[in-house]
Amino acid sequence: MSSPATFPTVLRQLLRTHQMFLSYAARHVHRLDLTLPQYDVIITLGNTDGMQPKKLGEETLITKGTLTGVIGRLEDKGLVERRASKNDGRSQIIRLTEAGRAVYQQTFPEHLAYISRLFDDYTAEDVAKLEADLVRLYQAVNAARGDSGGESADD
Amino acid sequence: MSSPATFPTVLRQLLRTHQMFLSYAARHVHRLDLTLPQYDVIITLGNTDGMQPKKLGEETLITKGTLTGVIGRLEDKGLVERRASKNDGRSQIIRLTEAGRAVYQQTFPEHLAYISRLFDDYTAEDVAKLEADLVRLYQAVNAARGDSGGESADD
DNA sequence: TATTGTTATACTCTATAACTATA
DNA sequence: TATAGTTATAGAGTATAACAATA
Repeated sequence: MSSPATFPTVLRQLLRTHQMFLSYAARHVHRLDLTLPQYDVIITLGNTDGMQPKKLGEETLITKGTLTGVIGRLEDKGLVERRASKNDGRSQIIRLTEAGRAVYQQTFPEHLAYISRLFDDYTAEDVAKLEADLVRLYQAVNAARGDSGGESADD
Repeated sequence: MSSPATFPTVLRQLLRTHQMFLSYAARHVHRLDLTLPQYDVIITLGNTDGMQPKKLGEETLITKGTLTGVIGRLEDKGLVERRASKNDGRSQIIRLTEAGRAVYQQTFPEHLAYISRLFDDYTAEDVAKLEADLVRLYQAVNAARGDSGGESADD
């Protein structure tokens, strides 16, 4: 990278865009009486036959202790269920219940429509490009995480 | 927009990238014994002579009730101070203390360096483009917020 | 009457670590 | 010993609404 002096702008912009987007997305999700992490779990499970909490945590970036609580609240709402894994006695499978699947199927299109309004002025190409940029950034962040982990540059 | 079927991917990617980035950024900030919202307030105040809580809330997207708490915790840490506004008896000015400014000046470059590692493989042009894309998205979200506010597409 | 900021409430998330049970 | 998940704890953010003081 050439001009570090420009970083404040990119960084601020990144943060602001994140926040703005999250607060926008949260508005829709809250109407469903769900929190963002809860809805995240639901849409992550949406197209699957269930998965282990471990994988669910990796996908949603929710740490295990927290995830137990999130899953519990969704269980209380009757939207997901825990089933013991047959192969591994320590393990479980979390999956949507009928009700959970119904919520997913009924609200996800709405949610997408709600989000898609943001892209009204985008061409399909714009969207594809944005996605590619996001994937790139995602991979960069992921690499940086694993990488030097978190040891700072100079301490 | 042409193909809504592609939205799940963009959307998921957007969320994942946000989360990944935030968790990456949080790692650095937590070393300062600050939370992300707290640090956000500090860098927002960093280059200014202070501002009203109202404006601070608009910049950081923290709602007023929450902001009172965040500012209070920063005040407890001696990093910001409240001063009564001279023009408006209802109003205040929040500004960094000496200590707060020191934290800002000492850590922000580090923070930028930490973030900038993500862009090691980016050219200056890539970064500029990414920023432009983020600005565009930011504006799109901002417009959508004010716009239809939050009334759903079909209820 | 509207606005700025505080307070209060109840809930959720987060990080961390200790713990149980299986492997 | 290592792994999957739970539990416990303490702190912080969130939404919401009621409230005081000022405009």
